[in-house]
Amino acid sequence: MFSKTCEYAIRAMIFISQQSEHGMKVGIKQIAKGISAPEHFIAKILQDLSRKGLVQSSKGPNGGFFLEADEIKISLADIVKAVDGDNLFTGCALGLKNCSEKKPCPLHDKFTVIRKQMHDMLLSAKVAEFNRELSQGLKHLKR
Amino acid sequence: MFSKTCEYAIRAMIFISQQSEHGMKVGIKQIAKGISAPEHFIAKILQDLSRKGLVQSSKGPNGGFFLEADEIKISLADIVKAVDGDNLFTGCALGLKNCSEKKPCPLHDKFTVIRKQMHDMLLSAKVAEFNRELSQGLKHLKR
DNA sequence: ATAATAAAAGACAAAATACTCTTTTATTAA
DNA sequence: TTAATAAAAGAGTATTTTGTCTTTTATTAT
Repeated sequence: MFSKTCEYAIRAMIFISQQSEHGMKVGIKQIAKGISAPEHFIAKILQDLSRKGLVQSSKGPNGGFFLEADEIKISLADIVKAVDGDNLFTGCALGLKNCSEKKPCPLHDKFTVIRKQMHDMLLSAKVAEFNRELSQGLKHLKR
Repeated sequence: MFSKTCEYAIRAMIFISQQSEHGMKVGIKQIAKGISAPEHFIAKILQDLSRKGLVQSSKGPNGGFFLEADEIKISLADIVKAVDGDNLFTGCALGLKNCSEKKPCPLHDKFTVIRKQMHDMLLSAKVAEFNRELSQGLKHLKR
């Protein structure tokens, strides 16, 4: 479904959102532990997301990753698009380049429906909406 | 979503179903051309599906791949499971091994819904149901 | 200024996926 | 029984994805 990179990216963004809820910054080591991800790998991923403006970072002591006020509205769909591109939301299920309404693959119509539901679900899911449930231990990001 | 291997597998099975509708067998070359897939690669994939009993084959002149009567009821979900395993239908969206109803990831509930819709769709889609539309040029398997 | 901290960057390695090429085996028809 | 046909099998290559390690750069506090 999602690439490993994308899975880590989503988990990291949700984790940062929760940890930085009150202006705190989070270091890579904390993030890596907090979401059970390889430290250097998640570092790469976050550097990429940072360049793309989905997350902020600052170097030096007391540095780390954090979200700006308006970034809590970032959706999981935004993250997926930034990391895996939008093939999941627009591509053909059977991998046909020229698949379209006019020249559809056998699965085209049925898949378009499912795909839209998935897209809508990910668009409506915002990184910050899980903060409380995570704090209360009702949802998990490890293992 | 699906691996390339799986995309080819689904397209090949649908193609074989259509071509072998009236007891004809199809060679690998025909299949490869018919679905725009690398010949030797699709051969491997079909050998695997053949071992798993999803398609029949016979060697020698007039040989090729074909479906037995009851195999036209094979669903796309069967093919996906045979090729990619059932991670798509049962695994966690965020890649968490221990994600479950009791220890859910943030996306668990929302994703379970989508995943079931996709599973149901693929379970209800049978390889043979596209035969007519393909013959009429209303659906396509190339490019 | 200096030492400590923490992200950024770059090179590298391992594993998985995707794909190719060659040889072997089975079947059929002449 | 021989030649042609077509899948099966196996070895090998290429690319992408995933992950590691080391060095550099920026920031902060002392």
